[in-house]
Amino acid sequence: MSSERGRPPTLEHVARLAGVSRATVSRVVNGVDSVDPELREVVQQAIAETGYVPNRAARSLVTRRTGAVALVVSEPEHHNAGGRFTGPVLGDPFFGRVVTGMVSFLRPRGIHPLLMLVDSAEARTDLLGQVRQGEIDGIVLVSIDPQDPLPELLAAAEVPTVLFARPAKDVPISFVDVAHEHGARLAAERLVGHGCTDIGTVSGPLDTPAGKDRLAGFRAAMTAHGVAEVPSVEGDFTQNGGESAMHRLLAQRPGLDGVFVANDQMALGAVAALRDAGRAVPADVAVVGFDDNGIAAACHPPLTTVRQPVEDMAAEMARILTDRLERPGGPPDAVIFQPTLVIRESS
Amino acid sequence: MSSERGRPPTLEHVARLAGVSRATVSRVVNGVDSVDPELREVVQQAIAETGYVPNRAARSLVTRRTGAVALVVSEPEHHNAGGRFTGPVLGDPFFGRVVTGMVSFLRPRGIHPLLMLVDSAEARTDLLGQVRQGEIDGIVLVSIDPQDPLPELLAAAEVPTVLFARPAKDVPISFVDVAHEHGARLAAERLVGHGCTDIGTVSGPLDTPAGKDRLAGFRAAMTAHGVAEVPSVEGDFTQNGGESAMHRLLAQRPGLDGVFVANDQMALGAVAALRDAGRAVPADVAVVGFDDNGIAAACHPPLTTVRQPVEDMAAEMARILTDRLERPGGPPDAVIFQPTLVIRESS
DNA sequence: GTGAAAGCGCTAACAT
DNA sequence: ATGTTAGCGCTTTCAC
Repeated sequence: MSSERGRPPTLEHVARLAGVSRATVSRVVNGVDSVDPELREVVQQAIAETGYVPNRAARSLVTRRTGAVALVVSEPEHHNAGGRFTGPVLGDPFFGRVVTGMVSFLRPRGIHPLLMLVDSAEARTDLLGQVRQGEIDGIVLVSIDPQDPLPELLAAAEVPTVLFARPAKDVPISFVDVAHEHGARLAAERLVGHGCTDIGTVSGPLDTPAGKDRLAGFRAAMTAHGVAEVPSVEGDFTQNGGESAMHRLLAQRPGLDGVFVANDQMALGAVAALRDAGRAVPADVAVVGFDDNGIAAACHPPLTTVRQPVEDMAAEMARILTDRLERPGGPPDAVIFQPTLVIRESS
Repeated sequence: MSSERGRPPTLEHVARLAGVSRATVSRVVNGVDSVDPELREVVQQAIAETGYVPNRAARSLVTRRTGAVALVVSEPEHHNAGGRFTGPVLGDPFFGRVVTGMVSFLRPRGIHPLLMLVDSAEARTDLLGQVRQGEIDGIVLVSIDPQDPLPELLAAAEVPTVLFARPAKDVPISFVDVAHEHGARLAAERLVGHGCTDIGTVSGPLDTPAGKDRLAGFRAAMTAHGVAEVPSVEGDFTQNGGESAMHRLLAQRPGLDGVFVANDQMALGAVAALRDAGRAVPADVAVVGFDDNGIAAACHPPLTTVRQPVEDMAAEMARILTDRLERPGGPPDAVIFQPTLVIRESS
């Protein structure tokens, strides 16, 4: 009972046991078909017997591919001393949903994502370095800031990358997104169906695709319902931002009885503002959010909201990425998911 | 302008440029001090000039270490078809805080955590396999279920592991935790300081250390304040569980004017139950939660709660782990963090 | 269809 | 203090 653990079996061991060369075992392991079925059988037997598992380091040393993909979260710097403040993406249950979705696709294929946070120019450089070094084959990118240069950098460096949400600038890069306009229409319909007659909206930042598209979709839907002018104020996707935006909207439209808030975070703030102003939700004013990000169900009143199928979207990102790693090239993919309306109590 | 990217520089290139052997360059790169300062200078120059970065695969092929650590989240199976339902850990902002903390320590050291979810016996086996194969050097483990066999398995396999929170069973394994009793005392003091005279508690599951210790600490503190008997009902750390527990507590103690709820999730449910019963928070009954998990600040009323310094704890986990990887052996570490009371509006 | 042999880039004895 | 050398485990021509 020495402390020696015994090295794991190698190709060599398997080859010897099967009475063939390493090359043949390698072929079997990698599913090359030019192997005699009988021999293949023997080899597989030997593999099972030894419990052989390929050594990744050795393999990637020669193939120059690791098979590794990274989940990179790019957030603007938090300007805090130790880098220990949890940012908007990581602080939201959204992040866990992305992870869940990715893993649901990746794990069955034996691949585990590397986790990387990028919040500075230095971190960006490091990331590119990793890629150049072949430590990472591809990237699933969650980027929150429309000014973020990372998507462009990655695209320019031809790093296989899939983005969550359409890029703010027109970068040739694959992405997955929800049909924002359609989601906004769902919200509009809920509000008018609910009987609201004085409807407004708190939009997201208009320099983001999500902000723009949700607003546009909402307006279009309201127009279709005969309301040409929809009062709107721009928010910043944060709870505080939503609260102050709601106050402004209320000042502008005291008679408001229904509001579409472009994300749940802001919707929470909006509800607070409404409460503050003495308006009950949904009795006095109905509110619909967007995202269904986890707190939507936990808050009071539970939020009626437009749900992004984040897990499915993340799984699709992983699928697209692995697909591109297998056969590179071709134009970027763009797949759009349909959101659904989740009815709770706020409208 | 061919499509060839040109291979990254190797030790060989640097060596040639510096006019030394690969071994010397290797020494410089790895910080071995038996290198002539002048030569070292020359080599570093060459490294900078070539933009050399060590190839991990090659390195770990010979060292039999990858330098990789995994963040593994072990959740009981979700019993859902596609494995695409976000579980309790991943669905909570807590997860992002753990990641933030780990990364704050790891990234400056050039290491990126691998993300692995373990929710089945099969996934457990795979994980052990990865470790045996040397794909992972160490593990930061977040395990939610007191019955989870993973901590024991890892300890038995002598895999360097650091656990978030003290293990339910007495496994010889390093961990990081909060001083639950102390936190509970903070809560008790807040409640009595607030003037509450009929105080109860919704505890966590009593088969978990956190559940037990928070209850024990709370009772001890109340005893110190002359209250020998504290009414308590056991919850399950979920929002719904907290809601029903609160209802039971209320039935048992109609005059209740203060309650310590053993985590924020349950506190949310408790507030709902209170509201349901027509009691205003904090006017009629004051409530204190535990964790400060993100929704605590966002809900209404914002929750006064005992904050776990999760980011710091996670960073410490990473520190302990890397430390053990460098010099293995020795008894398990256990480091306990002091929680703090965050006063908001619920008490 | 199968085997022999040459490396992938690095570290770690061992020499010097 | 530095260089030489022998692999780490695997894939991949190239012969057969």
